[in-house]
Amino acid sequence: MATKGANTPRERYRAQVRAEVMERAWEQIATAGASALSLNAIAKQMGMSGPALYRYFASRDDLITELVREAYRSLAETLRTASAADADLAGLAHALRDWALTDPQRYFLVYGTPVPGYHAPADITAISSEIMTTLLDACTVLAPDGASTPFGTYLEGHREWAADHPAPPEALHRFLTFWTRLHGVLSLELAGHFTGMDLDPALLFAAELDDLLSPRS
Amino acid sequence: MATKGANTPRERYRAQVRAEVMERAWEQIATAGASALSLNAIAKQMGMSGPALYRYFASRDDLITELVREAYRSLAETLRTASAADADLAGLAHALRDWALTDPQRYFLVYGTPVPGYHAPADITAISSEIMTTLLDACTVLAPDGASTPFGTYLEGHREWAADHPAPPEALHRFLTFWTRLHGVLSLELAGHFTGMDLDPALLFAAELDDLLSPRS
DNA sequence: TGTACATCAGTGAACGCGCGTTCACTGATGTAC
DNA sequence: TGTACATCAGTGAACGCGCGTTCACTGATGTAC
Repeated sequence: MATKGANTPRERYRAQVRAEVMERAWEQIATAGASALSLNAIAKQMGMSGPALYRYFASRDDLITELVREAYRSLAETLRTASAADADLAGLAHALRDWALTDPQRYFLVYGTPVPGYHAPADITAISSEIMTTLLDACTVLAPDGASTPFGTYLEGHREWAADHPAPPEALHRFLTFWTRLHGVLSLELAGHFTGMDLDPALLFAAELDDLLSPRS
Repeated sequence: MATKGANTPRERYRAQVRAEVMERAWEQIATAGASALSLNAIAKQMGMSGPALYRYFASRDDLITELVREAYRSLAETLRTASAADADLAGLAHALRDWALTDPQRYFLVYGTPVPGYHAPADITAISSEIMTTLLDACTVLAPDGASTPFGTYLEGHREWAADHPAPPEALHRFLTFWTRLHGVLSLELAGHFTGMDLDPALLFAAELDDLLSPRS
């Protein structure tokens, strides 16, 4: 099979230009949002003519899909790395937060407002699963702490999405609250809904995380 | 002062056309997202020529701002109505959820991915405050339940955003968790991140709400 | 090392499109006397 | 009730724009012998 790394000079050059196109694309997205992304504008910025980019991407949609893929991959790797460095749930939470703050629009490309009708390619949903698995692992490691909740019981019968994961229902429940609560704080923070509120979102995030790590009942 | 209701037939007609434009705009947003909104397309759909709409909206941006305003107003009214009907926090939560499910893209226009550089007019942030106040009221009514958390203590010194509200720090804390947690579940649900997971988001929402209403420690 | 050929990156012109927006105008509706 | 005038909704033509994308072509880079 063809290795991913570039062997011939031409392949290396191709990879390099592709990378620069995507870099410019991220800059553009950060400045004006994903919907404003324009192939021609990127080409101009790189000192090339518009059609040149078609050597590297089949279409504008292809570029965007590639960006989404890269975003997912980046997050998956960030969490995988943290996890490999023995990070617990709290560590993963902070890795997630740091990743989101690095490039808010990249975070929104993954978890933000969806474009109606858009369906991600299969390999992207696979990366999404990997992200969830990493978090699930960390949730499973935590000692089960307390009686099972009604929702936990429900999850016992609805765990198809984690069919190949040995997490007990309590861990599944914890994963879901971990995911949704942190996303809740993060997305409102990144969208600027706390600005002018004289409130440090980092502390709210930390408070939610604390609550998550020492659940009651 | 000019009353908002239309008096003369002409004013009534104007209001009617304006309303229809916005209705079509909502349809378009629901179908293809807010960034795909086009004045000409709306005009065509109404059997009018493009420039005609400039009698009713100063520009495309003006239309969008109006839509955002309408979304905020609608949510504020929904919560106000529920509150006036003696709804408690749980009732408000369900009112919020129902409102969001009615038109996901409308929800995202309020709480979704922001357009970098866009700043809402002052009167919109005022409506946003009203929404928060309604929720804060419901949080204040609930009996304080337990020792103040470290974050609650922090909020005692950082409550500028609720300066004119008599809520104690615990209520402020509860409001923030209420807001962020429910938004977390809702936005992931509306974005389709639970599809194919064999999981009923309504139950997760209910579980989070339960937790919110009977906090520990 | 040199020559002949194939590969491929990039160009410039062109197509068609839909967009937001302006402008001068027509024709209908409302108002004043 | 009727006439004269003002208001204003809507039209059609036009402008300029930038977009995505195609195509035939040039010129540089790499490959085979």
